[in-house]
Amino acid sequence: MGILISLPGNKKIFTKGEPSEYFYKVESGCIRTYSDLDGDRRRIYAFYFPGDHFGLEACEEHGISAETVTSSSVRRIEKKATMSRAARDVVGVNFLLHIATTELQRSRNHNLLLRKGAHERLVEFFREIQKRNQSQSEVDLPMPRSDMADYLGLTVETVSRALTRLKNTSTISMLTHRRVSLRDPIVLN
Amino acid sequence: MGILISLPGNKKIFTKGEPSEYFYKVESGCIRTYSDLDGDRRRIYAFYFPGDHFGLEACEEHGISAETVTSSSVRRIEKKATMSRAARDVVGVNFLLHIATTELQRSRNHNLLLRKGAHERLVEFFREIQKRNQSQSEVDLPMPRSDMADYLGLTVETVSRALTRLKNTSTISMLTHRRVSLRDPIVLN
DNA sequence: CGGCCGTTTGAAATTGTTCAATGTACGTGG
DNA sequence: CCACGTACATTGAACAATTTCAAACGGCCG
Repeated sequence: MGILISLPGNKKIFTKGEPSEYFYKVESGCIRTYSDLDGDRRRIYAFYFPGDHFGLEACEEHGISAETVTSSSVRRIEKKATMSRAARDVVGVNFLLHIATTELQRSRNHNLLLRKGAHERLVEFFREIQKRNQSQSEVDLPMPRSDMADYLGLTVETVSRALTRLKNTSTISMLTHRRVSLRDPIVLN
Repeated sequence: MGILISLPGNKKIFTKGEPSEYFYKVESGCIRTYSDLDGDRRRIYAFYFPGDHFGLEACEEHGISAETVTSSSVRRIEKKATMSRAARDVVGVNFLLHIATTELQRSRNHNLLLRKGAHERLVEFFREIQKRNQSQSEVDLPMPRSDMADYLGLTVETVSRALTRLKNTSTISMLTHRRVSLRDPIVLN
């Protein structure tokens, strides 16, 4: 179902305003959705990992933009075809509704995250990635600090400082800049 | 479609964890959705006004809670029936998907709002309510300051201070505690 | 080896929070 | 109809967190 597309890192998939003819499923790599706002730095809404769907909107145009973080492959799915299939079959309805409400749930969690302190945001972010990649205590971060900052609603500096503090309190340890190990269970100082 | 239910103010409609058999359409009044988290004050996800739908989730259980702000009437709609209707008709699919993605879009806007300064949050909040009640420059606020604070990710005190500052810069004027008039176009100091 | 991008660190400035107190509106009962 | 109580709203001062601006550090590629 749908064709497979391979992309290098930092490659646009769709942009705000484009017709939303398709939505996508991540097969490998990592995708981010975002908005560029008023000269400021961009805001990242979400990261997507293998198995996740993204880009589904009822509207004729995409309201946000999406691009790869690292080199990735995505399956491109026709919205129209999927919707008419849904009109014949409860399973199809469930499929669409499930994608939409999963997205909604994630967005709500993100909302909650945005009202916490910097340290808590970081830890929750790591936990989330850890969960979604069903990995063990080691978490691999495909994105640069600036992406984390734009997702977490912080500045790069604050992210960096929060990280070093989490290291010092040995809540986490950094194997490389892109790989952390979480202490289980996490206890904030 | 669905039965009409009249409710007094501050009345629970559904609670996190309850089976999500129904979703709702606001006929009159104002509804809020929220989560109570860890002893802290609650977080409000959204306010709903006449014409809005709320409470639709793919999951079997509600992930959040909803209650009236003021006395309201809501139409209760059976999720199951609506979904099987969708499985026969593209219009039905569109209906469901539209509700879900409208909600998603609102949640994304809320995300953006949460990353701005206190004054901007207030102004955007007023603008939003103004738009959704297709009213003129006067906006009526059905909810107390604490609800605004819980929605905006601020403390009541900050909301109050931001309000008086907006008054002093004559960006807004307060007719009563529950009614503001917006200067058009809004210019932040 | 040098340059560059991403990351970290420091100090001052800003913004929002906390705690504590005062003010104000509204409904109830006398 | 007024006095009072309660819940909601505003204000102030000290405090905490995050941002900003500036600079140094580090790894990686040509």
